[in-house]
Amino acid sequence: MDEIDAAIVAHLQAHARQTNRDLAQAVGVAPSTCLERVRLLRDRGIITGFHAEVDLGALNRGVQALLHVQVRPLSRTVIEGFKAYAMGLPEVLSVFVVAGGDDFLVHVGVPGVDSLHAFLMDKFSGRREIAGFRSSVIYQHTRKAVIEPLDP
Amino acid sequence: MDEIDAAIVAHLQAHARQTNRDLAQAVGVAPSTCLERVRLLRDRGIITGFHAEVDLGALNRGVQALLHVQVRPLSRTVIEGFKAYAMGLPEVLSVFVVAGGDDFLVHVGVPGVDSLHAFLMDKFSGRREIAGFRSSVIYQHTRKAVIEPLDP
DNA sequence: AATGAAATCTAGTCCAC
DNA sequence: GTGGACTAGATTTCATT
Repeated sequence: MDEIDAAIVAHLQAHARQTNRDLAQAVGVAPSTCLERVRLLRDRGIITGFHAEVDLGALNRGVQALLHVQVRPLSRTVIEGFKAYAMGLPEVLSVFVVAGGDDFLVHVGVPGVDSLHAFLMDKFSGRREIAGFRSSVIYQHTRKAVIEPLDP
Repeated sequence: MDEIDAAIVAHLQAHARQTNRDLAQAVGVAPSTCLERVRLLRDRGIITGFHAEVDLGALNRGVQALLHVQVRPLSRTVIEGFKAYAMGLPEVLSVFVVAGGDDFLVHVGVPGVDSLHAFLMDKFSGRREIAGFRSSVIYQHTRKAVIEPLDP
């Protein structure tokens, strides 16, 4: 992974639909070389996919929250089970399994605060493995478009 | 946003580089119609962009953590200032501004636990607006590839 | 608004360097 | 590993329904 690969990766993170020609010109190689490098980056698992980003409000998910969840007992079965359960819920955007005070952080997107409350009551309360949870409404979420490699 | 648009949005979230022909066939319209709908979805701000997804390990970011940060005083200046500062740090992947016990959750990706410690010491300790912070190492992070619209 | 055909441009392969 | 030519196929425009 030299600096040309790094430049390709950076460009594709920002604009995945850039034509191969433009990409090649932007990073300073011939189109055929660029095409081959992109193919290798995919084969090597460095680029894992290309995805459209969607406005959450347009999907009727104007309210986001992070749910801090503690489960018990802390066994592999319970942890994997809860993770699979959470990922299966349509409201859930992503699931973090974390160390520290909480066991999970569940990122959800829902139509409104009322739906958030309903979601917690209907989908979380009453599950025996959940020892406790706490919800934090998200005022803003800013994700970096381009993630660059770090120096070792 | 009818069901054809919803299907287009779902397909492009999963495979942003699908050819327009295949996409059109998958959602059951003519290629020209499909192209026009995709253009409109972009113009209306429903699709906000196309991005390549990259393996964090390949970018020398094998260790991720969530940093729970409290800042004081809770003024607009301090909050916007800290957010801008955090987003400017190369280790940071995304920043959540949240309600509840913490003010920020900062998602970072670093080469190792040692770099995480160094990051906290060098970039967080000593900043006067930071009233306290706590870090949670991320064991797993699973994001949903396709986010579907929710019913109202 | 959706379609089908035609013109333009691109991807992907091959070969020479 | 790189760059240029070639072919098949895709994108995109436009007249038509």
